[in-house]
Amino acid sequence: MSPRVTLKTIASATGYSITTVSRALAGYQDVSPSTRQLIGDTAVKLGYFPNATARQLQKQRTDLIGLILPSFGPRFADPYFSLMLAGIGDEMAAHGYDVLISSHSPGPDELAAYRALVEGRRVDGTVVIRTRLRDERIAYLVERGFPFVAFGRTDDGLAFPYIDEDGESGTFQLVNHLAQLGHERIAYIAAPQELTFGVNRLRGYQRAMHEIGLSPNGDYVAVADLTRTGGMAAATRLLDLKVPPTAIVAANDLMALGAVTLAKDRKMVIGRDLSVAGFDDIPTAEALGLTTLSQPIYSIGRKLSRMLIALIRGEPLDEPKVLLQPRLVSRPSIGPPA
Amino acid sequence: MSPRVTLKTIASATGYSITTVSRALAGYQDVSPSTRQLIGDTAVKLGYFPNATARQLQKQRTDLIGLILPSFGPRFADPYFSLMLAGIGDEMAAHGYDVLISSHSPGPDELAAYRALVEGRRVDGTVVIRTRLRDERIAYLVERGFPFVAFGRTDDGLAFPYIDEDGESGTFQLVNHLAQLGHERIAYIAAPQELTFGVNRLRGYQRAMHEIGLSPNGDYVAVADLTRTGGMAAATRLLDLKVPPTAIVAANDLMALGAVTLAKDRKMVIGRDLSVAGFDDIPTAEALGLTTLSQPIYSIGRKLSRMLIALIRGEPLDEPKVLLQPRLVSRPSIGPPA
DNA sequence: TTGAAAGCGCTAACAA
DNA sequence: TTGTTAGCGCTTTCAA
Repeated sequence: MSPRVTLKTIASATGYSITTVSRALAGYQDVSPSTRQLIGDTAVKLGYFPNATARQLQKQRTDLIGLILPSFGPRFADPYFSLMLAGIGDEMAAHGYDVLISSHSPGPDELAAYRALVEGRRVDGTVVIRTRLRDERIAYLVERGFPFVAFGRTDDGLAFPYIDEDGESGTFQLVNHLAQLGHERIAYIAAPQELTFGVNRLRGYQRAMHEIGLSPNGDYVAVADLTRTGGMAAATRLLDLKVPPTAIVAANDLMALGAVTLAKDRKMVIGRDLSVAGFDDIPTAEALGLTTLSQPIYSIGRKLSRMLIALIRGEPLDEPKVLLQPRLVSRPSIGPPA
Repeated sequence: MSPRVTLKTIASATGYSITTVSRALAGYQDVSPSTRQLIGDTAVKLGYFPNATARQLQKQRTDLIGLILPSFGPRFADPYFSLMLAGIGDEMAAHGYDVLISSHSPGPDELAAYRALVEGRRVDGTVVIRTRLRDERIAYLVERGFPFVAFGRTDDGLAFPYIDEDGESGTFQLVNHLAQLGHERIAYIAAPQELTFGVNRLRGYQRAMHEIGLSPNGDYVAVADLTRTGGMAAATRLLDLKVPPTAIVAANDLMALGAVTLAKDRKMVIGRDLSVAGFDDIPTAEALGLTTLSQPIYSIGRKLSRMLIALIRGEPLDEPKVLLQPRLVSRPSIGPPA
């Protein structure tokens, strides 16, 4: 890299002090037009760019917001995260913020990553996604009074700004829809139960089964890890039951797709021999004709960003707690039982 | 936020100077054990965390690498980017780096984003993905001598470290494979021709058609924008030809999936009425049984990161230019012509 | 073993 | 209109 051009460089080139140069470049009015002109020209000629770090140190803000994502693996790329990231990235960019991504596997390491971000003042605010019932990340952020928004609620009584979708009511609706098609043996592939949405969606299933009066068969609930592979394993167990289900609802699309793959491997025709539905409406769901509960992840990312920016600026939020209703999107993956 | 705990806080709490506190915490050996103990304990008790910005300013490095991504839209999330990001994020995290994401639409805005990152010393290095034949981003980075690696080559004679896949040879192979299955009317959905890989892959198609002796029908090449929607539009045009193709090869999986969707809409059976193949091997390709050329995007992301870290550290690269051979993965989406 | 002083590059309060 | 001084929080000579 060529030698750095700093304010000092311009100062000695023009004969003015560093302060004047700084003010001229910042467009302050208390600099004479001719000086401003000269300094501006020199800055351009020398290719001056302000050092972001120095400015951050002085201004006490980084124009960066943090996002801690789970470590992925070679074949794993949940469109859920990509869409969320796309929404956040686009909206933040529109407001002059960049996004700092830190990969960490859940666990103590993850909380440490939050601490480093917050205490080290590496970012101005952060977005927490996939909240847990008892979420130590949120407990920490609340306690520290650090600006953040979450996608999802918690179950520990903490007050904080969030957007969430009503997974219970959505799933309730979906299961009812299947029942109306004639299904009685409806199984469910649940998300890990430490995740808030995992519990909510499962509750929707259970409540629906109960209200419909279908026998609450414990065997019909399998918990899996939100991946396609996990969905395949869960579906295997469900379809191997002596009395297999005629419909499988999964807590997210990826697991539903796993069930679809497995059923196809077994030469079943989806929507006829087995009905399958998911949750999220990732792009592949449409491509594969998967019935699902649609939530506008991209827009949620944008809205979360707008909320966070307001928080950072110290503005009040007009709606600090948002609960969205997912929309049932019916596609060929479901039909009446055979 | 509670009042910041800095070195100064600890200094006055313990009675030592800021310098000594700094050295004790950094684990220097020229601090007496008892002092180090006291300072360490106090730091823990007070919840001290070093201010990242201040450290950056002093050390002249940010432990951050930059990634400028195209602005996405609501329904757009190319798994290609997610996988790349996952690979980069994971490998960088393993080496103590975080990733700064900046969203920008291609154009002057994008180059300005690079400038801001580089000249403002916001990051220690950067990764350029989806190179173009004449790539002003790369020209700029080379000229500035800023540490970077690229996924893809350029056509302007510049020397820089990269990883690329041999899209020409891969596509050549694939088209030959289709010809061996008996196809003669093979169409191609090309990527934008300012992208290096777009040109390479198209060349593979053209060379294969030529060597096989199949008539080089200009109508059989459609250019689209790498999205599923773009693929659908291109496929529409191709299938509406008086003499429609029996096979369609697309420059990426997303466009191939678009062709699949369209063909299904027209009640064609993929692999029988129409053969379709893509490039990339994104997760959905497997789920949908799409024949494709597989490139290990996640691992490439990791390897790119290792190269970049070496560059940042000033270590020599043992292999600055890597060309990978994509692997043909045959799945049910292709078959002999009807 | 410890501390004073300087400096990373910038902004801002205050003087002149 | 311009410059001096101080300081953001840290690291690093250099001297004691």
